Amino acid sequence: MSRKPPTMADIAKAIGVSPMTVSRAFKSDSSVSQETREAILRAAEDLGYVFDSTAANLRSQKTDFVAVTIPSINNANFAETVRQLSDGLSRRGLQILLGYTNYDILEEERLVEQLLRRKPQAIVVTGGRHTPRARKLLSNAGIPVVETWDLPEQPIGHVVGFSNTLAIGEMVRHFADAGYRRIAFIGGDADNDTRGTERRAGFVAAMQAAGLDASRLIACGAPPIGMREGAVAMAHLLQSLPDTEAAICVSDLSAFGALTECQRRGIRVPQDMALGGFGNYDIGAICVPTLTTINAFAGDIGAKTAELIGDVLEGRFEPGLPQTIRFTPVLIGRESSR
Amino acid sequence: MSRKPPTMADIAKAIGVSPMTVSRAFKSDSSVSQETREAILRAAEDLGYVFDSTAANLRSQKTDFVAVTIPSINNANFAETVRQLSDGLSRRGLQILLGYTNYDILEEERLVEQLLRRKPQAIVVTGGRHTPRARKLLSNAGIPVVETWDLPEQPIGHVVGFSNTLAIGEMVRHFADAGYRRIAFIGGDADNDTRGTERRAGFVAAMQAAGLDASRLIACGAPPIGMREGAVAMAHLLQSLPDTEAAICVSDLSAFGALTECQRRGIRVPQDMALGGFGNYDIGAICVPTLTTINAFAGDIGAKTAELIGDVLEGRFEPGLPQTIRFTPVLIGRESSR
DNA sequence: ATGAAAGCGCTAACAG
DNA sequence: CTGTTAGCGCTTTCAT
Repeated sequence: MSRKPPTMADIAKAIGVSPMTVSRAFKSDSSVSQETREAILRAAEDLGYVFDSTAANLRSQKTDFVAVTIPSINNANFAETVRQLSDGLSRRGLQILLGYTNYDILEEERLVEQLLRRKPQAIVVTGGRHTPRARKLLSNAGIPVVETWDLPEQPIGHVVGFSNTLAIGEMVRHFADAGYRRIAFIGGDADNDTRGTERRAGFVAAMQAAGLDASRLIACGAPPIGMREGAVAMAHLLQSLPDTEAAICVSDLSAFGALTECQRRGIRVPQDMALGGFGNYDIGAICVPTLTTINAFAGDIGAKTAELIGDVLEGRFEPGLPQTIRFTPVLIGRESSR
Repeated sequence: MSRKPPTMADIAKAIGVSPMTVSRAFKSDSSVSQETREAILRAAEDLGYVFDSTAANLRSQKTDFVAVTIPSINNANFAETVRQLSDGLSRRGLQILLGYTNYDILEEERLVEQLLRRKPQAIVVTGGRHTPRARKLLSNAGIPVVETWDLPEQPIGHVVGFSNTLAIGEMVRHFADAGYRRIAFIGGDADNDTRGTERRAGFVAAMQAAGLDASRLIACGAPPIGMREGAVAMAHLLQSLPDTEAAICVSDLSAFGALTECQRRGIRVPQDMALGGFGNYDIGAICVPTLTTINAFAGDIGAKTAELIGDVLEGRFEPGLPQTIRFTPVLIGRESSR
């Protein structure tokens, strides 16, 4: 058993039409008589026919794939971007081809090369830092390129992102305005964590601009930075700089971890230690106390990117005119700070 | 500018060899002289050649895709399964083609059909409940099928999962042994949440087996069930059945939400209310108090599935001999219960 | 509304 | 180690 799977030619033979008519019957728009189409679809179901995209892809030079690289799937923020992106693209008949860089631009280069071989219609990458070869591959691919989650100084093509630096600046001003002076920053010490290092740099700049000491920097190590790392960092902070009044964390996950460390030690948040996070994760809205954070619009980045790709592929923009869509992060004041 | 992209034939012409030699030069194993290969790869780089998988896929009838459906990417447990699966498969040269069913078996049917058109080498689905047509599509696809996260009564092919029913039974016994009597279950009320309903059924069965009242069932609504839903359910529970001693939740997320509701009301956990979760999420290991939970080995499901697919595709199993790999969930006792 | 011919870019199969 | 031939299963293009 298990014969060779049926092709359009087999259906054509069974019905007594040409393969071309069968092909047309599978496109919703094409001109095929009602009865012929029905007969074809019935025969297809009977024979257990499954349309072969690989052949269609080659002939039509169109895969309806959109390649996407993200640092990690195990991060609620990136996952949300991918979800919205995936939703938006599938509504336009496009399928995501997803790859993980593990926060490594060399891995990204390999991944980009591998994904481009599949001939996607467009490619979305996270971040604006790439190896020279990856940049070249992306530039020469002849398809729309979208860099997300950052505002690269020299974009390759389109951009859908926000300024991590400015976002943290808002947070620093929020804390400074509330009267906090001895403010620490947790995370952003690893070179390969580009968004983390930007946030830390933004912290330092904003603290100096406010005339405050910007030297309370606690390391978290390489990403992914989770709750555990936040707890460990808070323990270091409490030991090394016990007079600290507030800590701004590289993400809500580390902020929550820091919070748990305070709870275990009987340190009251925000009375003894105020906390700020980043990313507006679910947890920050429900934990006790809730976390002051920055909404970076992770979901909207995905939705906008899908829309942008749809517009570009369907020619609703001057081709070769790269768009930059900039989100403005919004501070969400909550119980973890006054 | 922007001429037609170069093909193997172009490289062949440039070097003065046949296209076949160029093709061989791109396979690591194939026999091509050292110098010829180097010349070919150099020319390819110069011309900006990108290998075209779509053509190779059609000709060799091999895509190196593995199709995967999960209910949602926004769930740390499924995300972990996908991560390990993706890692394991990419090590074997296979690329994941991921789709989301949104906890809907009709959506799953559509997705399976769409994914099969891409001619994957194998397909992995989450759960054992499918529409009749989806079952037929999967059975007839002629590729290995793996159902994960469940132990279906009538598997389509291979299975990598565990018994949700038995897992919750363990949890119930743990609580009963600790002396809790008035135990509630939160979640598992939505028909389309197959794993949730199994867990609730397991709760009822185990409670009855222990001679306890199994009627304290609090609804959470349709999945995804997050922290918020857990908090709301706990509020209901405290209002409707205030003498409840312990609550077992459909997942760690809802358990954490329930915990926060207790904290806001000054109800001590575990003294006034004990809590149990499911899934061994990061948060349960770090929140205060830490959560008693069940380790369902989400990551290992992914890793084992990758291994299984590798073995089957490389012919290390009798073909047509479906494997069932059963994980035994392990209870992790923590601070949220005595 | 339908058909015939050609070919997308690569590789299986065979030859040398 | 290298080349020749044919063709994977569709869809483009041009006819009718």
